[in-house]
Amino acid sequence: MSEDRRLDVLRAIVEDYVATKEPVGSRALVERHSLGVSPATIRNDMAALEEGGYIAQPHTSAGRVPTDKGYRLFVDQLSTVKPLSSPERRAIGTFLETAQDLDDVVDRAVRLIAQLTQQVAVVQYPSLRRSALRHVELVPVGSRHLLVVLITDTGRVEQRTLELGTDLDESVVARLRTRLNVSAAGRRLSELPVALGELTDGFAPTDQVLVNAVVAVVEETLAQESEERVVLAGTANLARVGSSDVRSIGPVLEALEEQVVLLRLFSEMAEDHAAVAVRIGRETQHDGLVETSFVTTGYGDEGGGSVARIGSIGPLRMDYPGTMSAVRAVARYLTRILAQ
Amino acid sequence: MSEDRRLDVLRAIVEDYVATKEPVGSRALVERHSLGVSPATIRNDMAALEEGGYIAQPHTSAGRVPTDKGYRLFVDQLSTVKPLSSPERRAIGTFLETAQDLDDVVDRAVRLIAQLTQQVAVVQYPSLRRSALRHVELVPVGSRHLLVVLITDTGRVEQRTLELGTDLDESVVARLRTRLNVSAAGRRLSELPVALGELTDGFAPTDQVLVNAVVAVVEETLAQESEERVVLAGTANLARVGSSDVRSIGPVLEALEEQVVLLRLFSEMAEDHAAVAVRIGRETQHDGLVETSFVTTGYGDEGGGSVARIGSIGPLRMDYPGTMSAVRAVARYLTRILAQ
DNA sequence: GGGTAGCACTCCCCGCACGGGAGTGCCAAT
DNA sequence: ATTGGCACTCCCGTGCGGGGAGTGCTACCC
Repeated sequence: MSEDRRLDVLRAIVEDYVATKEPVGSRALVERHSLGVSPATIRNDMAALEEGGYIAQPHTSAGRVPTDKGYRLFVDQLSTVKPLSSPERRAIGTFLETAQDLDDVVDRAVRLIAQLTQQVAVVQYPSLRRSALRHVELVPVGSRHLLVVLITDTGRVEQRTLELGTDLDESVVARLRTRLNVSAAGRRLSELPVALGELTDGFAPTDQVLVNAVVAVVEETLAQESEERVVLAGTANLARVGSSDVRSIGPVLEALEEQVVLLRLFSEMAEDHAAVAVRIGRETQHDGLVETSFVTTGYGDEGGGSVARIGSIGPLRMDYPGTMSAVRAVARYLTRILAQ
Repeated sequence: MSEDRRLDVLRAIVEDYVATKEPVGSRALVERHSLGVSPATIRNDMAALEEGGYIAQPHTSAGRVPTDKGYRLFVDQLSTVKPLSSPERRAIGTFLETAQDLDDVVDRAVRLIAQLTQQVAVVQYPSLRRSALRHVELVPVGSRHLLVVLITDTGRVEQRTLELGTDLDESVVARLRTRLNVSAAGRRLSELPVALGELTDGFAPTDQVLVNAVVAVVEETLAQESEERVVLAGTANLARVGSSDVRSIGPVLEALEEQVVLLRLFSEMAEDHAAVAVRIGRETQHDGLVETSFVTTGYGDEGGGSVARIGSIGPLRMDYPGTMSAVRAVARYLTRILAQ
């Protein structure tokens, strides 16, 4: 029993099952793929694959369906990259290039992936921690409130309102603004706390209150993990006919609404060495997502490290090669555009 | 045949149908409500209501179900306000008050409505057009780019990057910044174009290019209708068991992803004189939403006029009184908090 | 004239049995 | 190791029948 053919059989099963959405039997397999052997032989291979846990049958006397483990093997070893057509590439490029600002770019990118993969697309906003600070603006609001605005080099803007016990002194605010920008501009946000610590020097004791408050707000903002926003698109694709079980979309929608879940997955997948990371079924470690797979890749840094992630969520029986290349292509364009 | 009783019957049918999700028959009606007459009498009333188009039967020999017209009558004349419990009110208050910034408040408000109504919640971000400008900030980025940041009195921040043909002169930028804020601060965005028009006076001809470019960007930003963002929560509630037809959620999800549709509905409903506006079934004028109803109310201006809207979308057979009071309550708290 | 009781009728829905079909596992033969 | 043959299992679509809920109609009552 040839080991190679057994893997061919697994690949054929995955491909056929993805295409037909129905358990695939030995007869159909030899007909659709030129395997050069008889159904009976395939049945033997199937028995072995089932023994190994790569495929399973929904019930006795039904065809076979890949298991999580089967998909995993397929993704790791059996699938071949499926390049996008050049019109597709062009469309991605022009669609993203005509965007106005950061929000717009991100929004278009996520819609694009939803469109290309016909699945749910997810994008993580450029993280504050990893991007660099471009400018800090202090805006007095009334006499006792100060609006603190942080602008990063990815064009992201964060704001906080600060309530003060005493009236504002405009000149102090101006000095603080200048010094903040001198010591902060261009630095990675993760390095900032150190720079901020030395900032209080040179201010009169009475002004220290203000300075400390502002510094505290800046640090607090940076520390807030919750600011890692996630944006979705294409949730309607979950309800498309032929999607797994129509009733199973409830738990999925719930999972998607919990940003925490998605952020955890994003950050775990950032550890993967692979260019495109994949989580299949139970690998997602979340009950609502056991019948889905998640394909992500990083974007935002031409150096190779990445600022944030973007990806696509679909049924276990998704078109892995197609999804992976779509996600990757969009991420590349996105990175290029953000670099400007 | 008493006209009053006929309306009582309609109310009873709506209430029972909402509660049981099943067509309601004459027998069940007299048992559950003390109408004081026999099933046969009710049947006569039902025949009249059906004649009038307020109810219908899914098939011969089935109970009756309210039509769009029936729900409309119920909402307009038959329903009684259902006040929230005081623990509920308190929960809303504290939950919203502990929010950090505008994004956070809006996010919490929409989740709250999803939670309270067990339906999909929708909120429209405070519109740029109607809010007032608090501050304009100009931030040089490199020597040939200028970041324009607009801050409104609702705490919203809009940004645009401007690419210049010539190098920046910091002193001109500073003067422009000052003048912009003098002429713009506190004005409604809709009145701004006039104020901006006079701004170019007093700048050297060589600087006019810069000034005009900045003014153009500000005006363009304000003109962009697309900036009326919409945020959703509770989409998973669509898939809850007992929701209309599970297969019908596809079109609904599609409709919800098209912000245009929601924005149109929001703006149409803003014209309604009623405190809480309701669109039932086909009244939404959108195919994907024919089996849903949309309940909205304004928020954001204590004067009574409103800056934006917030609402809830659910099945035709929703708990209208409950939904209406939940939406209204959240909108009130939201308005109060934004006023600070 | 409105309300009521009785009754025949309609239609849904559920359980059940049945048969066709797809696919398997195994065995003996090559 | 591969293959053809064959018995077996199980799903699924279909047709059938009975129970039940609900209606519309008619005759009757106050």
